[in-house]
Amino acid sequence: MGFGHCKREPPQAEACATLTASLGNRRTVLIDSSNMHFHFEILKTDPTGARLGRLTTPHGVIDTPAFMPVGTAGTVKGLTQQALTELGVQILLGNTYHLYLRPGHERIRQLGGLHRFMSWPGAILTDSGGFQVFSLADLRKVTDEGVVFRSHLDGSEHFLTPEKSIEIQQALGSDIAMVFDECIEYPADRERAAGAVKRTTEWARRCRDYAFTLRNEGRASTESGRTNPEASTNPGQVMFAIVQGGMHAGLRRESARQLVDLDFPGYAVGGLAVGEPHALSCEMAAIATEELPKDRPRYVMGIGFPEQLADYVRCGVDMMDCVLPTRNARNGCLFTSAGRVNIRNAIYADDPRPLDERCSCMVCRTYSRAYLRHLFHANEILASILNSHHNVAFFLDIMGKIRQAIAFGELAEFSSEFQARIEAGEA
RNA sequence: GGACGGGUGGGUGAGUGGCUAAAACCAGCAGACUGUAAAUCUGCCGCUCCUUGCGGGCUACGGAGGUUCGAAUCCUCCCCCGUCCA
Repeated sequence: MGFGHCKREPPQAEACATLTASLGNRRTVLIDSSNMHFHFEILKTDPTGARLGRLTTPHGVIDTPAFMPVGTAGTVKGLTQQALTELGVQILLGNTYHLYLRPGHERIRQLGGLHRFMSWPGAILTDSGGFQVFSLADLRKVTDEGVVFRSHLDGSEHFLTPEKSIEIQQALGSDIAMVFDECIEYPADRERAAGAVKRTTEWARRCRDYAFTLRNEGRASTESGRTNPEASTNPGQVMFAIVQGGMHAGLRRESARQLVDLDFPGYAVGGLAVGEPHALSCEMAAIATEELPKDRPRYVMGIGFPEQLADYVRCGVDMMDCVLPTRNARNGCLFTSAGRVNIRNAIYADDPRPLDERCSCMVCRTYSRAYLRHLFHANEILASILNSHHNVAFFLDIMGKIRQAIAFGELAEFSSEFQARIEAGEA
């Protein structure tokens, strides 16, 4: 199977038929015996450590390794839910902090949860607000109890704790909730990173315990026939823990072990891609996954550039998310099979060719570079829409190819071929 | 014909003697963007030379002259634009 074209198979039809023949080691794992809605199946493990899998959630199946577009405020900026479905998106992100501030998690709970609120039938993973501990550094204060944020919207103060984060995520009713963690800056010395590990483990324990408490309260009220206004809008929700540890290998191991002891249905590696070299980032991801149970999904948070995705997959990573395809799209940076294209540039003003001749997405089938450049310069809304559409399609396409490559044992070649083309810069 | 107001770099438009190759914004050119405070941010944006430096030279605030050590800024005349009066 070559990689010279950008065609995407329909999400579900992919994988199966052609793959099952070569799958000797498939097995299904019920991760949480009390939760029949969620399980993870590894279809094949590659010699590199890459895994081809299938994650079943209350809102559909996710082919892994998967890329999850980020929809912070209940929308993947620039793309309608219909477009996401047509692109084959199976899972996307939402954000606890942002949705809590606006429109408010209780409002979303009343409206039936985030899926219904935003009319998204697929799966949702909610980030806990942990990343905002890092990105809103100027607007917050961290203590062992939690984090005081000053709202970036109106300056008001809000106290986010592990418990509060879980309460919000239950109201949102995401399929996968993340523990509230402390994501630290790079570089960070050992002492600082160790502090974040300790705090993150403790917060993970509190998140887990509080989720149990809420679940039991929900059951009790259901059995007594009362309606519980606090009830989760998604009884099938599971929770993933997040490995921290900065760029310190020992701390990464320690963090992973501590979290594994707490027994989560899935694990993430956080605190990466915060300014460190890519190789170091991969090293940390690899060290963390070594410590994680093989039968649970692994998620590297906030990753990455197109050419880096396969590197993480080879570390045994099953899920990734990144703001890059949508944010960069809005800023005119488009990812193509020949490398990055800054569609603002003057050289595209008279260029009638499609953005990426190897891509078969709607944008590349329909519009010229000259038109895309015009839209961007004219500040037209359609620029964001089309650019986002292509970039997300491009990321999903890479993931599809990575999955195929694992299935056919070609992941190593895939990576090098992809790199070679990027380096050749055939724009 | 008269009275005011005004003509500033691609555009809008600050600047009323030196700190001004000239604010700011826009346009233009390029770069950045990794669990989204991002349709954002950063740099460049008269010409030219080189040893690319908070470097040199030249040109520039309608035109021509003048005052001054020094003028976009003050004076004289001229040209053009706007408003009003005849």
